[in-house]
Amino acid sequence: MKHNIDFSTASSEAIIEALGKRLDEIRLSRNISQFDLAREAGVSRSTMTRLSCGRTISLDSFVRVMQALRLTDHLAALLPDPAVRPVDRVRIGGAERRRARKRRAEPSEWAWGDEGENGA
Amino acid sequence: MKHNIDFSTASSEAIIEALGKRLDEIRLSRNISQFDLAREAGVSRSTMTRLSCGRTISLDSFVRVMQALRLTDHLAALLPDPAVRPVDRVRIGGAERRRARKRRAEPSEWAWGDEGENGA
DNA sequence: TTGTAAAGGATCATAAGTGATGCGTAATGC
DNA sequence: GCATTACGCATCACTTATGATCCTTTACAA
Repeated sequence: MKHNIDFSTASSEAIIEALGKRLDEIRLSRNISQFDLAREAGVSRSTMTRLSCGRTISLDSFVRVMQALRLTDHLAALLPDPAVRPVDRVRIGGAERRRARKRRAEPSEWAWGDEGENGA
Repeated sequence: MKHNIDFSTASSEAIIEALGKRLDEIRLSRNISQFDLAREAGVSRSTMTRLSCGRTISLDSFVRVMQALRLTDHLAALLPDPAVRPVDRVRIGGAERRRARKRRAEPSEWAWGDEGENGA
């Protein structure tokens, strides 16, 4: 309950660091060493350390660690089913969309809020 | 709504594929092209395609896409605070643990089979 | 049906993550 | 205090992801 950053505004680096710390807290609360957790997850201790330290790793390694910590159910909860957001499903025709279609007029049409950013 | 795999037993590859598909569904439900989403996320379209196709990408790229889709709050919900699991916090002395300590005897001690370590 | 562009796939040079190893430090148990 | 060892850090060879660019297919709106 110390490093509770604001995930809504934090940078990807900050988020990854927060995720790493949280995972580390969980690991420690269960008194599992990086070595053992790494072995269970199928990654190296180096990768475990990198995750703990907030450095980015591959999504695959991340998922493996989540699995090793028995947190896969949380991974499932990570992504909401589009169906539960009716407002997003308003399809022009109502059919299942397989491709996005845009009247390449103005990029700001589908309003991402307001940021016209590009590379940060 | 169709590919609802069991995150508890699925392989990391299957999980990543599921995550990719789900993210793609969300993207399409909002009628956003891979190109535009990639641009917003700060990654290349190649990476976006790989994610959609279920191939692994870096955790950093993944988080960026989540941010672009305004799903960071779900990322926060991804990791439970250890404090909410009292059973996991039973520290030998009660202090804050900074390192795991194990009587490197048998790895099966802390039971990953069914984690009945602390007798709940 | 037709025009358009969204998306998949392949390639390639570059960037980045991975695992193994060694080492110094410090947390923790005794 | 003392022994143990978890952990952070650095390096290095290897593997993999990334981004740019190409081409091809096809969803979809007009």
